[in-house]
Amino acid sequence: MSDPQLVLAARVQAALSAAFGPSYADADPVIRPSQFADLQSNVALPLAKRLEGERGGKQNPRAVAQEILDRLDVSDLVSDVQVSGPGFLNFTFSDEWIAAQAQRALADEHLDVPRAERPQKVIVEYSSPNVAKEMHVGHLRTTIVGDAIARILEFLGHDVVRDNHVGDWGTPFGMLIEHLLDLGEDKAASNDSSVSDLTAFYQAARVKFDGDEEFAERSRKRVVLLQAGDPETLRLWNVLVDVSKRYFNVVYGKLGVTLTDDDIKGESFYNDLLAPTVKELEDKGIAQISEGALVVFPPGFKGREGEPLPVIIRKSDGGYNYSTTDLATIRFRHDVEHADRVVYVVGAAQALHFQMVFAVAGMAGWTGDMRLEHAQIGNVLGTDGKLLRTRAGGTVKLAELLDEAVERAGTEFDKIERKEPLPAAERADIVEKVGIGAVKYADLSVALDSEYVFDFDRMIAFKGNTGPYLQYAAARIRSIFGRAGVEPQDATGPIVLGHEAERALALRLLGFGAALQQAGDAAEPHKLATYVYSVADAYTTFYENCLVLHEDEATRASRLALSAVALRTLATGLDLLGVPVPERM
RNA sequence: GUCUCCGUGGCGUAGUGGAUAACGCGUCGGACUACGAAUCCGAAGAUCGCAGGUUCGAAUCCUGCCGGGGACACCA
Repeated sequence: MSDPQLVLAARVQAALSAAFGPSYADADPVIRPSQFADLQSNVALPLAKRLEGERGGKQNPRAVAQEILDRLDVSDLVSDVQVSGPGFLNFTFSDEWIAAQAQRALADEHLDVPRAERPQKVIVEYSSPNVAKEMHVGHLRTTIVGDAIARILEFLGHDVVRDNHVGDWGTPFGMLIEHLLDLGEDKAASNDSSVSDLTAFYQAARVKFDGDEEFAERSRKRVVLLQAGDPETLRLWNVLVDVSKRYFNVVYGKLGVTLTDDDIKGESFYNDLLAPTVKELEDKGIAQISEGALVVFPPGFKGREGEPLPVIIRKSDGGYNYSTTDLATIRFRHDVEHADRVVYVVGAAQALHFQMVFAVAGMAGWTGDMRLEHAQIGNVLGTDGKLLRTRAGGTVKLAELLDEAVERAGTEFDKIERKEPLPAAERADIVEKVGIGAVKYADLSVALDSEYVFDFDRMIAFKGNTGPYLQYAAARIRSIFGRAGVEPQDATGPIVLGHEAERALALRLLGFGAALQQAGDAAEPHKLATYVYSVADAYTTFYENCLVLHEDEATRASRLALSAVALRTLATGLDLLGVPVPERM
């Protein structure tokens, strides 16, 4: 283990237990970044308070800090440690220790990031588009944030289940199937635009449903057949689902997302579980009839007029709704999948819905130790501060948005002067990665619950805290290896730290594990994005101050090795965010 | 009305209850005859919405107020 924070935390804890007894072994050592040293421990200040109760009489935090220091064994780690300010312990790591840890990261294919001691089964529910509907900007964030969370947790050694909770069930499918029959189902197989243009297909069905009573009646009957499991209806339903899956995969391909067909567990999957779920709620006496519907009133939720707010689990017409599905899903994840944690990457507007559904699941005893969390995704806004729309006022299709990002990246890319033009194929590859990476990084670098204004110019800028800047930083490191005629994986060091910028870079690189840990625990990818940017920043400072190639053999070997760790940390970090990294730019 | 999220330099944001609030854009001033200037260095710029409270210590926790977004019974 080489993570400075974790190493230090363990040492301070040992000292606490030695100085004050075993009951202090679990105390948080409060290790924090410091402006006066590499890290500081703030534990003495709260501890002094606690000791006052036990010892009786005032305790000076500085004296407590000194007591800890007296029992602290960190001689192999630090070059300096001292009591400072009101009672902080300031630690400065020795260059030798930092270099040794960087060397470990270099030698380890996992960059010496520890895998979880107790791996959890984590279900990450994300993307969740609707069958027979176009994916729009609203799906952008839930898809890429969820994908990043899944990748990060996986890297940390957890058992991650990607769960694409596709909207593939419900009343609209009656009219969609009837419309498909009217058009002729061969249109689906031949990818005719009357079907493959999902927006047009859906709207045409809707128009007929609203205007043609005979069609509407057929549609309603079709829904009944669908839910009863009629084989021919299910076959037609599958035709629609397949068209949509093909379309989802095109978008996922553009987006570089790890979701596959195997990750789809749509609403239809839970269809047979709805009735048993509702029955259990009835049997347990949790559900009751209200205004003709079967509902649960979780305590503490109130509506407009202060009246109790229900979760409707069976509509007055006998049908089920999405609350029922979500409850059945929780029950399944607990009883069958045995998940330790479920992360719902879904829009913030559904916050109340999830709170209530989680509460009902808790009442029914379906959660146990399973941690349910809603990662509330903020809206993507247009420059007018309202939900992003097309100029005509329609929803922005995700695929078109991505195509425009790539096109704009190309325009910017071609403005850059270069000695020799890149081959067309390579240019296309780079531009694709820059455009998509820019959009993804812009999204992943801000807190997932905050809204943001979608602005191509800001995202695709090649300077500042942007995807292209980070891609460029990585490409520039690769370029050094190109000049050296050495592959990054062949750089073996030994790493020796001399210059201040080398030390700062190495220390920064050792923080990868802690950054991932925090991003994973909180399910907040932007914490990783912030870290990755800080690595690029530390590297450019190093790059400006320390020559790599034009130095003596030992310095060159050390700096190449340091560059190799930096490159892999950058590339791995960006990969976990789902941001592609071109070899050259 | 209730609940909820948010309010941090001109703009966009970060910030595990810890010391002098960090970064990017923009502005101003510098740096290419050595590894990619798509870069870097420096400067100016903030009573962290307001007022109380808890705490040795608050941008962070609590209460109230102001301002904004969102949700609030049979669509998902």
